[in-house]
Parts: sequence; C-alpha cells; structure tokens
Amino acid sequence: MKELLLASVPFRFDGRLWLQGPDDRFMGIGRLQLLEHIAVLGSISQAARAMNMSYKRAWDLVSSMNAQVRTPLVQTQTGGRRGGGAGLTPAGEQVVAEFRAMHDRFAAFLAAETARLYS
Amino acid sequence: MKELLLASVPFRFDGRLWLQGPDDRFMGIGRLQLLEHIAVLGSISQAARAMNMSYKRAWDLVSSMNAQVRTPLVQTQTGGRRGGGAGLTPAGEQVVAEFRAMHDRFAAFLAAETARLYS
DNA sequence: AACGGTTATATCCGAACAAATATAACGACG
DNA sequence: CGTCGTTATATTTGTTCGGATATAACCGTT
Repeated sequence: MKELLLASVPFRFDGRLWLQGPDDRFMGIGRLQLLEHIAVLGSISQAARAMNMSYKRAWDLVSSMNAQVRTPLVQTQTGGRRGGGAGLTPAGEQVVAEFRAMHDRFAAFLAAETARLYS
Repeated sequence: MKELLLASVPFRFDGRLWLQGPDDRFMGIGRLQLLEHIAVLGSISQAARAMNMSYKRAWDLVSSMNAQVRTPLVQTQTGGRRGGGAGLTPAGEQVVAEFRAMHDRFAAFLAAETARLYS
C-alpha cells in the first residue's frame, strides 16, 4: 500500500456529527449523552453532576431541544417525592435510539478511516 | 421502511472531521481550504483575503501546522518580487491530497446518512 | 535610494460562551 | 407545617477566541 505521510505522525482521527436546526443545534453527542443520563438517573441535575456539567448548562440544553420539536423529548416535574425529576418521553427515547445508531455508524466510519490510514 | 421521527423535522445533517495532535488541532476543513488557497494564490495574505479571514488568523494556522510536523507544509519567503510569498512544500501537497480524500469520503458518509434519514 | 507587498510579531479590544452564584416555586413526606 | 431535592430563571463573573491595529524586517523592482 502507498506510504501515507499522515500515518507517520501521532495524530488522532476525530470528528463530530450533529443535527442542525435553523437557529440552534438540535442534537449532538453531548446532548445525546445528556439525554441518556437523564433516562437512567431520572433527573436533570443528577445527569449534570454525573457528566461534570453545570445544572444551568444541562437545563439550557434540554430547553433548547424541547423548544425545537412539537412533542418535547424530556418531560419534567417540579416538586414531589424526590423534589422533582425528569425523564424521556416516547419521542425522546426514539430520538435517542435513532441518533445513537447514527453516531455508532459514524464511529465505525472513523475507525475505518483510521484503519485505512495505518494500513 | 420504518418511520423515523427525526425525518419529520427540517434538521440538517452536519459534521466535522479533523486530525488532532497532542496539544493543537493539526488538520481540519478550514486549515485544508487555507492550504488549498495558498497553493493557488501563492501567498498567505492573498489566501486570507480570498477566504475573508484575517491575516493573523491565517498566519497562526500556518504556524500551528508547520510547528507540528518535521518538514513544514508551507514554505514562505519574505521580500522579493511580489513582496514575498508562500507555497506548499511536497509534504504540504501530500497532506492536502490525503486529507482532501478523507474529507470527500466523509462528505459521502454524510450524504448517505441523510439519504437513509429521508428514505 | 525609495517603493510596494509580503512575512512576522506584539498588543489591545470585543463578542461569545460557559461557569458560578443566587433565588424562587414546587410538592411529597416526615 | 417545615424540610428537602429538584426545576426554573436571572445575574454576574471569567475565559477563550478571533478581529483590529500597529510596526518592523525583508528584498526585488523601479
């Protein structure tokens, strides 16, 4: 195989994939992971803590996502047993599943490119 | 085919691809286009103007790229017939060709994902 | 010898973005 | 009814990034 100059230096192949709305970004790996944490932990604040993210940033992201679709992805509740909480709506779970699949294919693409680089 | 929720909203698939060094970014679409402009126009300042980029930013990018490899990608000359100039070294041309090919494959991946989304 | 366009470099400034902080409302539960 | 953890929101602070600006050095060309 041809000698690739880029293969001779220790650079890491990296990339990002996202869905862009008219104004804001709608979905990306950060927002996806946030949704996945919310689904597991049941609250925005716990998800933020788990990701070492400020609550404000997490709330802003959730607000941005919910504002860009008809049916919100995250449904919240203030007050109550655990002080409140949040979870994914069916629409939210569907978006997570679909974008996770896209992102996994992207990861495969990156791996293939890396393999091509060092072959 | 299965109904995709994401297909029902006007979101644009987008993404970025780059090569990351230990500290700085090494190559991305912006740096690639800058190198391509330098190759055609023969100077950093003209390339910057053509891309509506400040000369400082263009020079910083060139400096960053050159600093991360043994043989520089851009060779420059101060003073002279046209006041000076810049051009790609053989290493620079090789990097441009290789990363351009990678980026074209990435564009094809994005197109395929978009097609899958709206099929 | 002056000129012109470029490289090379330092400094300052403004915008954008996220972190930090503060506070109110909420509602089950003890 | 007070407590607690959460949502919801505003305000301030800090940092980072790139733009703007200025200046010096360089060297064919005139």
